[in-house]
Amino acid sequence: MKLKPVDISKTASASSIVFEALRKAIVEGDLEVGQPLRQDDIARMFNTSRIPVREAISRLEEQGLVKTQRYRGAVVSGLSAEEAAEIFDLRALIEPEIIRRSVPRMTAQGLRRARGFCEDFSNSNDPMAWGDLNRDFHSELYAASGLKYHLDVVDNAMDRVDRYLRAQLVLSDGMERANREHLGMLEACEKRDADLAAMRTAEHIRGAKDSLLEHLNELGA
Amino acid sequence: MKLKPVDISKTASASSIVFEALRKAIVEGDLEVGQPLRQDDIARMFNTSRIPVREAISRLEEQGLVKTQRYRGAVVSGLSAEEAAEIFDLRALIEPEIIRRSVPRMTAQGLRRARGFCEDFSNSNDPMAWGDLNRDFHSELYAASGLKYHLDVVDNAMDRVDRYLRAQLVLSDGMERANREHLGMLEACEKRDADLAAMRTAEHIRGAKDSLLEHLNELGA
DNA sequence: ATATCGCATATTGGATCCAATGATGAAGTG
DNA sequence: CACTTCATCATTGGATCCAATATGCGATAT
Repeated sequence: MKLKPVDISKTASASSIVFEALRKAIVEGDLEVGQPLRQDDIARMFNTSRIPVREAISRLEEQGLVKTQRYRGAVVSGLSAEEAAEIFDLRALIEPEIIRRSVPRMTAQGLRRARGFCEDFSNSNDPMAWGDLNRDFHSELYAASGLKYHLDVVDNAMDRVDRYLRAQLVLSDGMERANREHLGMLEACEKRDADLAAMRTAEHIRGAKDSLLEHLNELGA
Repeated sequence: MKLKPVDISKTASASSIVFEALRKAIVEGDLEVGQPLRQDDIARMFNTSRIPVREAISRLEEQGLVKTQRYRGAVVSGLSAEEAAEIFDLRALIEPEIIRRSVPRMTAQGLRRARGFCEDFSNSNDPMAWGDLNRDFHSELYAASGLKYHLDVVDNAMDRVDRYLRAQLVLSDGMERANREHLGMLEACEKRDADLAAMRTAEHIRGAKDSLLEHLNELGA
């Protein structure tokens, strides 16, 4: 007989399930910035005790997604415009380097997958899906680099600004522009021009940052 | 009456005390790579129950300092030479940018403090102190940038390679060379030449990486 | 009327207890 | 003698319970 091997030791514990669920809810903006996370409520929602919830919350804090004060609990942490801008700057520094190292190692399959995400992204009418497809596209282009630590750092950076990213995509020409720039990145990868891909990635991220800051200023003013 | 205000809500909880102690012990190499962390033992050492220990361990895992397997506990996680090299590459990408943005904002006091760390570093005969002074020096030069998120990322990267850094300093000409390069960085900052400071920082980090890999290959061969 | 104090309640941090799982080793079987 | 089996123990994951602290509201004094 032949069985598909599954590492059963990696089955999720209660605390990691709670962690992932909370992380997703925070990143995608389902939980408002500043909203307190009540351990009891969350424990009831997941039918567990507060212990796994507390472990999940301490992990979220380590990721910077919540802030806790002793005996006062945790709240979803937000970002000022300056902090968001700083994170975009870091992305604009790292991601071009990742893609540069990724291009020579990309396979035809990988490029096809990336093109698929890109097309899904441009065809989708569901604003909720845009954020995911955007990240899938970026991740696919970066994956071949094999730079695990860089990818971890970028993932956390994306998590932190994810809600701003989504906001930016629904703004005016956000979608259209993102799609155009994605095609440019993809084209450079397909031509195996690593430097061009890096440059376009940098411009893509800086462009998103500028457009975001502009709109935030409008709202603030 | 006049009292010095102290924010008592920030007094450390048991779990954060345990977390910091374990983090320091792992980073500085007091705990061997692969060594299991027994919750009971640690709890006894700190005179607490296992609950704070478990929260500390889950935070360490989120930082990548330990790996846990369900029902099998946590072990101190190590790095292959490739992984260490990747982290040095990331540092070589980020830290020059930090120092470039820091230089124009450095104060005379900050530069004096940096020079102090640099001198302490070169005068110290205690290999245990070198790692700390090295980090103090770097941190001081970066602090004026105000780039909090970048600094977080770099701090984690330094934590991950700290034991390699220490190993590299005690090697052959590690100390002498680090000291020479530190003086070069400092000089560039004092001249307010941000680009030069960035370039020297990049070279410093790449040099440390190369020297480290060379010695690791020697040992491995 | 307002400010302050004090008590009741909500919530978190930590301790203790129980259940589930992995490791170990001794006994049995071919 | 090797190999399996199974019972025991060590260790972790989670639940429940208790203590410490914050918060909110009402009584009281000025």
